[in-house]
Amino acid sequence: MYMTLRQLTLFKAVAQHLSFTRAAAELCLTQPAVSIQIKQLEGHIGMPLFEQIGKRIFLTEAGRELYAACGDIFARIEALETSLNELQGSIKGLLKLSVVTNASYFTPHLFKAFLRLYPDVHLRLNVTNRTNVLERLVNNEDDLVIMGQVPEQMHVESYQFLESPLVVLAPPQHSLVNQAHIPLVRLAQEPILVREVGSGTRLAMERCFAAYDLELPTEMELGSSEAIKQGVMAGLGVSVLSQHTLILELATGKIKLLDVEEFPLIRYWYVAHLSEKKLSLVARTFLDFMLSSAKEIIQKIHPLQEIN
DNA sequence: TGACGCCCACATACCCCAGG
DNA sequence: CCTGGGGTATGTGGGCGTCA
Repeated sequence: MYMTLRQLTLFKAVAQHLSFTRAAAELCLTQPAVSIQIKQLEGHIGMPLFEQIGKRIFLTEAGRELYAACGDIFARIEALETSLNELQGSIKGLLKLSVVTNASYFTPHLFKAFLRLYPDVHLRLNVTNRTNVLERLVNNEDDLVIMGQVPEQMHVESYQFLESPLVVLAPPQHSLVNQAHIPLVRLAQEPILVREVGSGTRLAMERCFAAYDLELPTEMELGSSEAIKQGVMAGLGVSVLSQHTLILELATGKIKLLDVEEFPLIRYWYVAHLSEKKLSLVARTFLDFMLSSAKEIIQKIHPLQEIN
């Protein structure tokens, strides 16, 4: 069976878009150029890879098989490129990262600084929730992941690279704003907006309240930091979030921090990978960069406001 | 409701160019 | 000169809107 990488590249694009025209546009070709290559590929294979029904095209069984094989073939080529780059000693190639949503408030600044140092690195970034990040970590889909809490039961190497102070936030007109040393017991009397079960912030709040034999009220549960912030600004209650997610709201005065005893709770951001994973040179370089420079860069861009 | 025309997407024919 | 990979021009056929 004779087929070229060129043909497989075009096939993969057509299969992804399910359109010859869009695949051609993506690859800066004309549609006939793509059609011809696919025809030749089908000739080599001896079976049609696409079937046309009306104006739409679909993968045939053979097409689906080839598409699955393409995943392996191109992943292997990517790995080959990375190892060849390593042999040359140059820091370039693909860096695949997954980041939990909350970390997206500050990670773009780190990526920008890293790419300024290593412009030949191509970053493939996936911003998603904690569950998806863990799933991608288990399936070895990324070089590194960035998250707030690394599960202890997994075989994972993790590295603290940044403090994540959890602070108590309230709307500016709230009666506790500007009060000093508010006891946790007093805070517990307020309506509190909490993140969903499984969130690292929720876990930290529960531990803090439990240490004082207090029960965390969970009537108002919201699924994201953005929803929490909107809820607090709307006057639904107070809440606890990482201070890194509040830079804009604090700067514009739409949210105030409360001086609650025991707060800020200090948690950490981690960069992590599976223990057995052999990091590429690019990934190792990024990891070193995060450990050596992240704190300084974030402090410069987002200096954290003192409470009161 | 059927005829018509337009648009979109893919196929085919033919040509050009670079490299071996 | 042959071959592979690209181009343009044009053909074909289905979807869809319009209008009598």
